[in-house]
Amino acid sequence: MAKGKKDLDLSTEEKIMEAARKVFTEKGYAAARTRDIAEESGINLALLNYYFRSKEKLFELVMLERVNKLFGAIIPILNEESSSLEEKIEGIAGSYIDLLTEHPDLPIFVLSEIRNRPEKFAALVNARDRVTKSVFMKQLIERKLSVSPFHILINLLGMTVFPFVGKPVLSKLIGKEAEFDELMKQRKELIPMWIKMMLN
Amino acid sequence: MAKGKKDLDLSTEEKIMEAARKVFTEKGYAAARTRDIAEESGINLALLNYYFRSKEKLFELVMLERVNKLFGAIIPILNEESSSLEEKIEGIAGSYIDLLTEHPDLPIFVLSEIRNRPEKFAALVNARDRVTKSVFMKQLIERKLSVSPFHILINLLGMTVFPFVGKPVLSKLIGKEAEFDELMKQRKELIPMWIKMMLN
DNA sequence: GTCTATATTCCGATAGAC
DNA sequence: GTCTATCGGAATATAGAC
Repeated sequence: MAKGKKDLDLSTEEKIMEAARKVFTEKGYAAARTRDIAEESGINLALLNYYFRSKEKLFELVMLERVNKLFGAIIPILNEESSSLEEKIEGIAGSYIDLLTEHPDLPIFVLSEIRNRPEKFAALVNARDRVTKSVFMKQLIERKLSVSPFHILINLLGMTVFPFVGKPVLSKLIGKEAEFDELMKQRKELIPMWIKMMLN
Repeated sequence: MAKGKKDLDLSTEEKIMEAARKVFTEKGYAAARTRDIAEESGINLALLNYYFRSKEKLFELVMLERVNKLFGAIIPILNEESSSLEEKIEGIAGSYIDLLTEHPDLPIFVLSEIRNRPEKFAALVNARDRVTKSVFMKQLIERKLSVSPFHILINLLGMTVFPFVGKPVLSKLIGKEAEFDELMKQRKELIPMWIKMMLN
């Protein structure tokens, strides 16, 4: 079974899903073995196929969950009708940093699996219109910036998400894990401040 | 020689390395098959082992190259003695955007392989002192910022590198490939401008 | 539903002819 | 040095007893 978590009241199916989330996210699809998942969940290898039919099908379920988790943290904020542009920026930076502090390897997992099989998973994140036609983008356009609104979106995501993508390298530069987390906590207020400077 | 080029005068060993660079970088170590590499290089599978002994050894050579390419573009600039802080910022943004426009999947490849096997590859990028004690960091500290200099470094790298890490998703939002490249070209001048704003 | 044992496929590596 | 053919192990998936 998993690390801190208990498997006390989980159904067998849930135990397998829980283990699959962990193993796939840590190692990626290709390097993950169904035996790892079976062992991690404390059940037998045959049961994995009994419940999920194949490694591929199990992975698709996990991937769908992870994509929704990663993009579900931002899309609703982008489309809020009543909040200001500044409030949205604060909301995105804050909720993303909270989410990624808890799940640091979420972005690199999702992005690298999409890169590995774009034909299969790029459609999952078919957020084209939900982003480009979002309230957030409309509000950015209203500001009559001298640059494309995409630059602002890229900067917001880059400053927020990149430190977690680069964490395996950056945390070595910075020193202790706790210091990394402290810096990220500071960024919840700093990033909105910096982005607002770019709006003038 | 890269994509457009032909393999005309390449030695067998170079043809295999060339194919290995391509296949490993595109699919990652675990998903790459030595048969893919052999086919891509137009030679036989046995020759791969004849020249490189194993998949693992071949991968180590490729990984070393890629890490040096990725970090070699920034470390020397960080340690220039004679250039100003502003010039270093322009140099890093400019040379990184040029490099990554040509090799967009370099960062996600390197970062995800380091994450997969930190015990093996984290040492490769043992740039701790070369970064934290760099001229660039000293120059940042001299500015007496109200925030940690690491924030500035993270912002510079985040705004520069993240768009390429997120390219599989971002390019779908933006539209055509050419528009993505045009935005990146603009960022060579925009990023230094934004970073300089953060120094005040 | 759950297990053990086994079938099947795939892949890295090698033997041996040329 | 280069090839064809094959070995041997590893990993996914299934059969069948309980």
